[in-house]
Amino acid sequence: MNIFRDFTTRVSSAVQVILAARGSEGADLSRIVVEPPRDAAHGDLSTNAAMVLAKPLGLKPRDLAEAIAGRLRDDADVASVEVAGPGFINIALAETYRAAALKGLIEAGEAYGRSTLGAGLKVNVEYVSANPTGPMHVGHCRGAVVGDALANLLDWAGFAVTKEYYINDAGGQVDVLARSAFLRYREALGEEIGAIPEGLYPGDYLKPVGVALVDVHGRTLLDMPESKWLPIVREAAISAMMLMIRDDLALLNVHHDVFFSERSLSGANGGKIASTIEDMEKKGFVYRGTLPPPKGQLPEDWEDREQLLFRATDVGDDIDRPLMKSDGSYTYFAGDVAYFKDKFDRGFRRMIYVLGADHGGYVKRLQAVGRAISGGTASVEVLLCQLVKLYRGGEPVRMSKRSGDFVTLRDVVEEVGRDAVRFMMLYRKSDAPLDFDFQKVTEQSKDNPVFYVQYGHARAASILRNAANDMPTLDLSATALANADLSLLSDQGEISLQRRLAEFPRIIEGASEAHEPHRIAFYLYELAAEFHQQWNRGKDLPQLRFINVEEPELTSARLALVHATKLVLSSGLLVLGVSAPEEMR
RNA sequence: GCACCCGUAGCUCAGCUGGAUAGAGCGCUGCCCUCCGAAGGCAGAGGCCAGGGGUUCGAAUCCCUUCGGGUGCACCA
Repeated sequence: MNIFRDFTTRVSSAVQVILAARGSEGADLSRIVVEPPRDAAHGDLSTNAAMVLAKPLGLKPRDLAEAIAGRLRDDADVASVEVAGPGFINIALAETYRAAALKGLIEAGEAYGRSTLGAGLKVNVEYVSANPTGPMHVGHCRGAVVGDALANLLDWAGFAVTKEYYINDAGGQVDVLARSAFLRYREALGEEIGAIPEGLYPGDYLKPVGVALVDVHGRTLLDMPESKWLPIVREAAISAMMLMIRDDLALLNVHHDVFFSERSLSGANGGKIASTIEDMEKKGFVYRGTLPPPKGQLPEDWEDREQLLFRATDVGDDIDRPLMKSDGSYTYFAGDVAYFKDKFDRGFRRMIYVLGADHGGYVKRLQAVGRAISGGTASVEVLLCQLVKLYRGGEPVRMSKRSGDFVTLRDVVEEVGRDAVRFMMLYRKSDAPLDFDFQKVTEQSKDNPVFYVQYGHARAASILRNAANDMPTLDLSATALANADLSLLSDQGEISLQRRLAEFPRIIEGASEAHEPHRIAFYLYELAAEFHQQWNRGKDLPQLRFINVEEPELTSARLALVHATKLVLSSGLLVLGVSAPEEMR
């Protein structure tokens, strides 16, 4: 149940009746919004209907507002309606309606907040897609968590989501990986390899790959020319790296549905890349030519090169993009194009890419690809995640690219825990840079939002446990609580908690439409704050406590509220991929 | 030189796709509690929403522009 949606419908039909009476149908009702009023004193709901419709109808906003308000007053679920300010219509809900909404929430249970907004439309969310050349480092965390939470969010909003990882297993970097692994192979055979040469991957994580190669191939690779051993070693190294990466992702509770290999796009007769380029050629998007040099400072080694180009400027990009290098081989970008075509052929019409901020230059060309291949029937949306700066007790953590001197994803998760990493990565807009302090995120205090929200859930669980203990005759099942006399909830704090709970479906829809999972994190924080606040009021005013042994009916109603709060906290945390503990340790 | 992102309280940040008197947490100030149901509670001060122009009933939010910060910019991946 979504009370905002419900009342958008009611307001719209009230408006339609008025319009029909005036003989002016056909006005645009889509801009009507029903939302929580800024100030709680204004009631439960507020709508701008009169203000957005007054002008096209040639009416004064307040006059129209009065007319709409008049009709809404006839609604049995409405306690009072007032027109305020420039033409806002403020609605206070009837006690019975509010009680019914809470009852509906409890009955919906874990489904509360789920929406049919997406109508089962297939959405592809691609995220992480780190090169398979080593373990994941901390820089990958944010994209992984944001992508994963966004995918969950879209799922809640009713889309059919596929979580996808693009394995860059085709470029020069995997050859470098193979050579690095080969060195470790020789090392495993007892050879003294000395310092790792410049340009190869130095990390120890390749040692087990070397050992495994010895197990399978013995010394036989040594006798082969590089052209023979390289594909063998490369294959082994890539699969070892991908296993490692999957383990790292699992530590963060990130699981993809599809791992898509870049290499699978080439293959016999050029494979998917060739056929995709052919397809684009038919549509007139491909030509041979040279690119103009970049404006500003000219690269020293600039030379004109004729190559196969994608006419991206026809579909919104700033410059045409190369599909083939001057030596006739395909560019990395050509793979991207074919990969998009593959997604399109698999029936996706919405592609979302979660990328690091350093890929900002990639957005326009991806969207150009989308337009060219789908003819405008598919959308490409890119979510850029800004960088994460690491701190320890306020001091920046220094990292360099040199061997072993970077913080891995595993380091971070093992030190502060999966929940803290996930929540903190989501407790910020993704287009804002993020400071991550190892010490602060493990603090158990109100200052730490992860703890604060999880504690809210644990506290709710604790209250229900205590109730079962103190009042053993009370039925605490969801069914029983849903059927309690919820109109007994009349305290201001209880009412505002109910209002907050009622917002959840709306927050899910808004966050998923905007691709902003952080809104869930902030919402949960506010919900937890409101809940803790109500709990605290019971300290000074014992009659406000959730458990009141003398008054079983009131207690049942309040426990229904606690149950509902616990439910929503748990669902919200589930979307974020953060656990909802029954007790804090 | 061009493109994209950002600029909101002393600090770190929200601001629900254009709504009412711009919010929260730290920090600061002042009370309360530290025996109740577990990691404190309540209140207060603090703002030219970077500057300027525009769009309209209405702008932190949309458009233009200036300034300041970040990122990226031919065949690498």
